[in-house]
Amino acid sequence: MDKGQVAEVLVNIATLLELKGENPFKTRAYQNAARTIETLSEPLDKVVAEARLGDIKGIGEALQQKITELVTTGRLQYYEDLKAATPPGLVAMLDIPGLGSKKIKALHDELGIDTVEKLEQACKDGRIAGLKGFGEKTQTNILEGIERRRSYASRHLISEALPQADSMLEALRSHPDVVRCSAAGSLRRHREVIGDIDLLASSKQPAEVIEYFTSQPGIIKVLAKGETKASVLLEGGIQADLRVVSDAEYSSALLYFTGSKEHNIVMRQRAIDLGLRLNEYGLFHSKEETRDPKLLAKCRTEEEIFEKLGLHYIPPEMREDMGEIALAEKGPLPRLIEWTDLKGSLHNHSTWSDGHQCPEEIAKAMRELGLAYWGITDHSKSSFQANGLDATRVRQQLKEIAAINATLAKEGTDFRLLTGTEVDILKDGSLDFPDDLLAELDVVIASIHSSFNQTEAETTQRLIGAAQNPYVHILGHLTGRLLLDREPYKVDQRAVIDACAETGTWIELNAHPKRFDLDWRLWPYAKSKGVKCVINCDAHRFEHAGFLRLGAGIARKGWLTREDVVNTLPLKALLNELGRKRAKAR
DNA sequence: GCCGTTTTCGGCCCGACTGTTTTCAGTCG
Repeated sequence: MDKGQVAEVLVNIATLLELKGENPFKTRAYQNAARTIETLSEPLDKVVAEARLGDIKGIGEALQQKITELVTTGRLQYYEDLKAATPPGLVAMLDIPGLGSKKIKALHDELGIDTVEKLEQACKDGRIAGLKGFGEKTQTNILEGIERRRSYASRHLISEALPQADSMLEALRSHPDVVRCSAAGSLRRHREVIGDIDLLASSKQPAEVIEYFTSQPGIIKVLAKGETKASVLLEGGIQADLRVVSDAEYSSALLYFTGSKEHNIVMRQRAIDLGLRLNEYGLFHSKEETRDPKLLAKCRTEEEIFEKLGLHYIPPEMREDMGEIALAEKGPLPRLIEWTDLKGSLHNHSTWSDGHQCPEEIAKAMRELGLAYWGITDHSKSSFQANGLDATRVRQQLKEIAAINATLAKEGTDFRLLTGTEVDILKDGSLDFPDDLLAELDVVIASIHSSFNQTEAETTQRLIGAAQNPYVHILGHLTGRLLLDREPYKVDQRAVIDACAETGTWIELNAHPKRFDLDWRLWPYAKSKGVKCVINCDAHRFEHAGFLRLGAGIARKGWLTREDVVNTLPLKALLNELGRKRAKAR
């Protein structure tokens, strides 16, 4: 078993233990271990073989044994026994809002309920309300929760949530009692997929702000409403939570609600280690020192809180407990890429294959956006479903683009279209076009669009082979995943990254919000190997140029700077870089 | 289940809201 699989088993064990009513700290120990294993920088089997698991913080005697069993035999008896003892329906019930392990256990013990279907029936029969600790309201809420889950997905793409959050924030900003407001949570951290929208506001009149918020248009249902916080369900099924604090508390609340949970735990622990206490209301002297905890200092901004904790500022996108706190202790963090650093996208489509506008229209629109260049890289012939081009049509397209560029030059603009292709990596690992054709193009992206069911070794070798071709500049959407839609195909991403490092091949950060592929979690590794990133829109229509902004957000999560991303270069420097790999091959 | 300058037991981040019960447990983030 690899890291990901071991981590998954550990997380599942934590869930099963929770349902069993185990000590919550025990379940957390499994969750922590899962995270640690997943983000391990070296191969897990190597660590196991060299008996170094025990050196890892958070992995003691019991977890060493279990992980070793998983890695060496591919299964774990303890896990199998737990699974056998727990009806799978109980795990599914955890997804219903308001139901946690304790209530689910009570439902199971008292009424023998072990599926969502039985739970729904019991609610309709009115059998839930009589249970100890339950009531009419709980019964109704459970029923509504089940129905709501049926009609709405519980996870949402960031591209869906951002516009909704922006309009809510705009409304809040216009309210006279709101001093400051911001998105927080996973949205502010720019996670690729979010559960809900977290908003924070400061005000002297929290109740009025809450009242105003819950009466906004576009709200289907007010789920909860108190003095300082409220939850609403928006049209489209995204939940939005607003928290209102005093302005003095705003920066600590923003820090706290931006999270992640794991990042916050480390931050709080850091405060404790310094004899302080950090919560959403501020940074205080420790409880132990004074009976009445006193504010250490008024921190008007997040920067000041980081400073008081001996840390340099950590941008929200990095707050994932991936080592950023240790980095911020040593010195200022690198200046992360800004979307305005980007000069164009190298991977895009036109009406020649499955895009919606022709190269001439695209050139006009992208020039008006203020970009410096735009790659036209239509599909190759094997992607027949996308109207892929054969060699003859590619050469026709070359002429068309040359003519467009000639006109642009005559008009005195520096904007240029770049010629190119998104060439298919075929099932046997060969490319869909011969080298001599690829050599005529400015930009060559190689991507997999077929045979997703090959073994990990086969797919990995396919991608490594493409990277070794001297005419391939970029590997496109490395894992083929479609977020919330299609799982990635099996591939050893680190092995492919290593091959890109050796061959001087760039890797795409596909900025389509369903892709964001290569995943942000892998970019620090790629960067450490010296592999360059290209943030590409994979645009099929004008509006997709906006993906540059989303892609930059993901690149920031991957700790990338302007220097790590090739399409921050001006045109001349970019063309120079594009020639580098080919020159080396000659 | 992990950890240890509080070191083999007793902690482990912590506060708001809901629904229940009537002072608090459970859930959530």
